[in-house]
Amino acid sequence: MNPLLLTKTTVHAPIQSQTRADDAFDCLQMAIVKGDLAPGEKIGEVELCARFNLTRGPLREALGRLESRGLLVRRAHAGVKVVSVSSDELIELYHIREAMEGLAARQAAERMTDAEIADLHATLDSHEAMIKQAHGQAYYQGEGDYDFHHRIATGSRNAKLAQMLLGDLYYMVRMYRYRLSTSAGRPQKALGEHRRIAEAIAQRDGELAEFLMRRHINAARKNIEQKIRQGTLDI
Amino acid sequence: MNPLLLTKTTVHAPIQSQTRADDAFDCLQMAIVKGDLAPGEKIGEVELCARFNLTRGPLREALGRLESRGLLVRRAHAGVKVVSVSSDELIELYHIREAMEGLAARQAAERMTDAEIADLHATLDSHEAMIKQAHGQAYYQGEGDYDFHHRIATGSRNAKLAQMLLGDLYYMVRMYRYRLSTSAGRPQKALGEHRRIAEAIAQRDGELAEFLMRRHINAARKNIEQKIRQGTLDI
DNA sequence: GAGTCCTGGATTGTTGACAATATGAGGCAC
DNA sequence: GTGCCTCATATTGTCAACAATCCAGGACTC
Repeated sequence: MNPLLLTKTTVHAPIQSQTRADDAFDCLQMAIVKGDLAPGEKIGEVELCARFNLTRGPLREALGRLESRGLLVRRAHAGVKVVSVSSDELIELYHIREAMEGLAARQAAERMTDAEIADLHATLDSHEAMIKQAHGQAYYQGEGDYDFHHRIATGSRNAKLAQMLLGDLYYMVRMYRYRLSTSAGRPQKALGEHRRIAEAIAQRDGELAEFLMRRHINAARKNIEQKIRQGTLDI
Repeated sequence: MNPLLLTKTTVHAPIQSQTRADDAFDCLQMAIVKGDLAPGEKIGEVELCARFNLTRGPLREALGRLESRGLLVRRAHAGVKVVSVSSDELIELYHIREAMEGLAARQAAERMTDAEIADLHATLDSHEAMIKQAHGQAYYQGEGDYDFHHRIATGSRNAKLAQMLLGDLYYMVRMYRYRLSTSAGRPQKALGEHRRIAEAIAQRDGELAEFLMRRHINAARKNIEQKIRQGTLDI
């Protein structure tokens, strides 16, 4: 359905289209994001090799890439462990998102094609249907949200911006979203905010789109801050 | 014999302080940034091994990291070449900087210690002296500028933000700055803008610091855009 | 003469073994 | 009993050889 996202979770394709280091990178990234490898967990290379059926050469290359992206930390001769982000750092990620996605929304309003905008609206329609079907359950917040932001990022036509958002930030945020219980009512509210952003983009109003996107992410951040204060979310 | 004491102190002293892959990563990154490896240049692994005196294992790990950071592009079995950024993409980098460094300036105003702010002012004093000494030559624009922005980024106390700015964006920008002739008069103007930003930070005025930083980078971007139009800068 | 297929060569991807180092258990002195 | 040093072990860093793949040049066909 959405080929851009999450095609790797299923059984590895028999055809080896890419290199083994790439496979290892994808698998590890997914394992970290989904929580199969817990934050702070120390992992050995040989263990990982057995787990993913590969040898240490490609594995080490993948580990290097993951370290460079900030999902792992390595100490020479002392092993590698999954990065553990404090609640403060999670908040900081949202501050960064606010700045970067605001820019993405503005540029998307200026540059998205009409067809892309139509797709954006269609995406929101399908999200609305899913929310109704699931009675406001977690699905939307878990993946659908990123579907929307994904389209904005690519629609900005700013390759580096999209790379930083899709390749760096989202993975770190999703790492915590996966264990984050959705607050009731938030999905509907978020959908409304998405709708308004999409409208601003459709009207080619970059300033408004930026403003609305910033406010949208600001609201999400405050939602998380509240949960942390309440103790609902501990990291 | 007391091998423990010896190994603890002497083995650490030689140049081999870190792992070879780290060395390769640093060397390659510097070579790309300084232009020793031209953008678009295709480079072979064995050639690089000979150049940096290492074997292909650590080298490949370093290449993976560099690719993940966007300084290289690799195709399976087809070699690796230095990324070549178009002038449009360079402009996009400045848009991203505007958003991210605006945030950094705001957070720095809220979080920098008084000692750090004093250091910031001292840095600007030394920059002013250098400009006078060099009659507005390129030095300031080439490195001193990044010195200032470096301090702001770290002063934000936002680890991920600093990592993205210092680890990703600056290297790509510097890659082109190195071959960018400084326009006369711009260093002094930039210094004045830096002074005002530092003052806003000293007064703990986050909003103003963000506004001034955004305008500062906006001006730098327009300066480059003008050069591109004039044909002074071709990429 | 132009396009296509094929083959040789070179380069990359991968593997398993070897060397260097940090961690943790155990013993010794105090 | 507590703290420090020592040593063994397991883990990581590195290396050189092997296998898989792409690219360039040439011959052949249309």
